[in-house]
Amino acid sequence: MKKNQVTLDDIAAKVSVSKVTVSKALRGHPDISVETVKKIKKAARELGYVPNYMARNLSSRRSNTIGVIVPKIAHFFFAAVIEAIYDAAFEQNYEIILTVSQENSEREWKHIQSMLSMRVDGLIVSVSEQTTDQTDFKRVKDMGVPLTFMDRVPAVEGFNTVVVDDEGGARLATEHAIRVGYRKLAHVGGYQHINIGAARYSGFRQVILESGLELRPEWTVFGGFGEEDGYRGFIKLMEAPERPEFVLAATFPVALGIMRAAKDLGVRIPDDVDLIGFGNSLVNRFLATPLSYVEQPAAELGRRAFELTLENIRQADHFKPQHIKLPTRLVLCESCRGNASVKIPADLRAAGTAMI
Amino acid sequence: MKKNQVTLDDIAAKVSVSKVTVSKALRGHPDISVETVKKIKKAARELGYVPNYMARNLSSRRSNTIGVIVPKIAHFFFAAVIEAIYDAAFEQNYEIILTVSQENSEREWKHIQSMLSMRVDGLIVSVSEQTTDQTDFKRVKDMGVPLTFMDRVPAVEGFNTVVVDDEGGARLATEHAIRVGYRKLAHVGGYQHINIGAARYSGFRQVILESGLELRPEWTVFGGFGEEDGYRGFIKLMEAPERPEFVLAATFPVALGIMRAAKDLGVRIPDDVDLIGFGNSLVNRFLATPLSYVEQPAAELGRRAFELTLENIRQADHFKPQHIKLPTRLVLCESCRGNASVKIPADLRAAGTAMI
DNA sequence: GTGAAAGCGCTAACAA
DNA sequence: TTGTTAGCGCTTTCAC
Repeated sequence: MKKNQVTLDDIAAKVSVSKVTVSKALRGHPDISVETVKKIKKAARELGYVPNYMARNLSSRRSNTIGVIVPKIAHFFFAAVIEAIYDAAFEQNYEIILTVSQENSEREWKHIQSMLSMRVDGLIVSVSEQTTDQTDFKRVKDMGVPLTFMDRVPAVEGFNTVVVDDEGGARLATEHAIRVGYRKLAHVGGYQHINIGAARYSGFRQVILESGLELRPEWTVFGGFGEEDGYRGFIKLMEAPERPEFVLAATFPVALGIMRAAKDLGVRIPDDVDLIGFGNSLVNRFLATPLSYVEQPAAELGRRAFELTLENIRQADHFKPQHIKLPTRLVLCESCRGNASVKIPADLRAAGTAMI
Repeated sequence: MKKNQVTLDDIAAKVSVSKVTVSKALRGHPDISVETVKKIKKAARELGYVPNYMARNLSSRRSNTIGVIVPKIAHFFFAAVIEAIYDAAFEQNYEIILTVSQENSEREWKHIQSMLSMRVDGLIVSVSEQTTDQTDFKRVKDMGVPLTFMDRVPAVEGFNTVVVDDEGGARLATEHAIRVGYRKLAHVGGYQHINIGAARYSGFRQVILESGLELRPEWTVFGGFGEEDGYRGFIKLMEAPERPEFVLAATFPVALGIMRAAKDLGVRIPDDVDLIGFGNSLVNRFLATPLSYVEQPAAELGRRAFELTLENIRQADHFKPQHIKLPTRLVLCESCRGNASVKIPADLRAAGTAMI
């Protein structure tokens, strides 16, 4: 049973001052004398006072809270991003309201509305696979709530964005494959209506064309970002009349799916086909065949998204949308050739951003 | 810049009814006629009305929100638990406020206070490694806020608990080792002041003693629940005058640490030493040596914790603390012997609770 | 079926 | 340095 709460009035009565004095004292307002502050804080402690943020926020019209929505939590990449956001928020004394769309755009919008109703001061959004409609986000803009898209950004103007240089990353991987001597390159890509899917394919495509190689349609298959998509994609790839020598996978889960499919089909990686993916997990080095990958700076992504949103909140009126693109690099492991001297760099072995 | 919000009054003015009528209509109160409801909803949509939960909650004294605190997010077990909590909450139209202690008890208490200040209707807590003081939780009880401990529970009476049968799980694994023929059994255990650490060790210990085997101190090392702890623990184990034949690891990360240490020391698993751990990850089957493990029903843990908390909230006055213990089972993979006919069961291969 | 009055617990602006 | 007055936007009673 909810006990009746201790309020400012209770403290005020006990110390024989006014409610306002108590309010100011408790918030460290410079108005109040050191002595009264001490008395008030003592009384508050004795009474077991717990401030009521609902009341505080209602009256101050600020919540000190930032809303976050991601497609998934149980995925090392997002978990790492989220943890970084929480850390950054904690340092700044901000609260985070985290919601999960489960890759469902309806659920996404419902959660965003909830967070708006909670009067979050700002919003960090990584859109679901399904999200194609942007009118929802314009509504957020109309309410004057700062919004930052992170990693997965839709095609809308006028919002902050923090992304990884996916195109550049895909280029790095593809260029490496060509440098090592491959000519038959394939891509198991993600959804093309989402920036990360499109950018990764685009980088792949550019390098192929620049190198005068063929961009064979049967060697580029598209789907989602999950393990199943990788599994299906690879099987489709292997049905092509001629087998590719190298595959660029859209995500780490997709790469795992490819590994599973390869095993089921009796295709050896990297002996028969080389593989490079996007993103890392701390377990990578424990895999039967550690995956070569384009490194995604998950923790930095989360931190920068938070900081940018906060900046936007603080500057409010005169703030122009900013766009941050984080550089990537290629980390070569056993799933691809040409990795003889590289292996897993020592500083990545202990990388704390990914998840076990 | 935050635009001035649309309020109930604005809608009321537009439809020429009172604020109260609008409030009721929007909440589906049966008082209002179907026709007025329709008009009001239309007006609300047109004006872009977004309810203000701060105000709503302040006046209704309920927040429809449950607070959750976990030690970590970027860890497949907690990520899976959290995702299940979110799903359960979504179905019941509840919001979740998630916070992360980062295994720090100060941070834990700060977050709990925040959530109390936000006037969450209930709390789900998985304590940090550091947490030893329980007076904090008694304060929560004094406020009359229902609290459920989940997985990691401290030694306090009077709260709901939802845990996995850790002792039973450890027994299963240890009994298996003995059945297979081992006599020299070791344990790399977690903190003994935390229930999961103590219960897992206890199950191990019981079986050893019941079987008339020796419980050798140099074969039981204790530390935290992370990969590093496993690494250090195994090295310590290998320094013993006689090597054990079998190791029970306290967690999945600990088991990974053991694998890494074994590799560094040139000890082969399972040829030289057998290994069984606690908890699973979807990547397990991709590991060089898939880990045998005691299965932890992470998703069910999260769901049950939510449901129990909700029940407690709804019953309020006449609710007695409940204790739920979820059964475990042993899943045998390549990291231990006696797994010939078992392998990874088909239904676990596609298990959706763990994380890639 | 509808509405007027009162108040949730707090903060902001201004007086004293 | 302290206190008074007025809300914040909503729900709750209770009267009409």
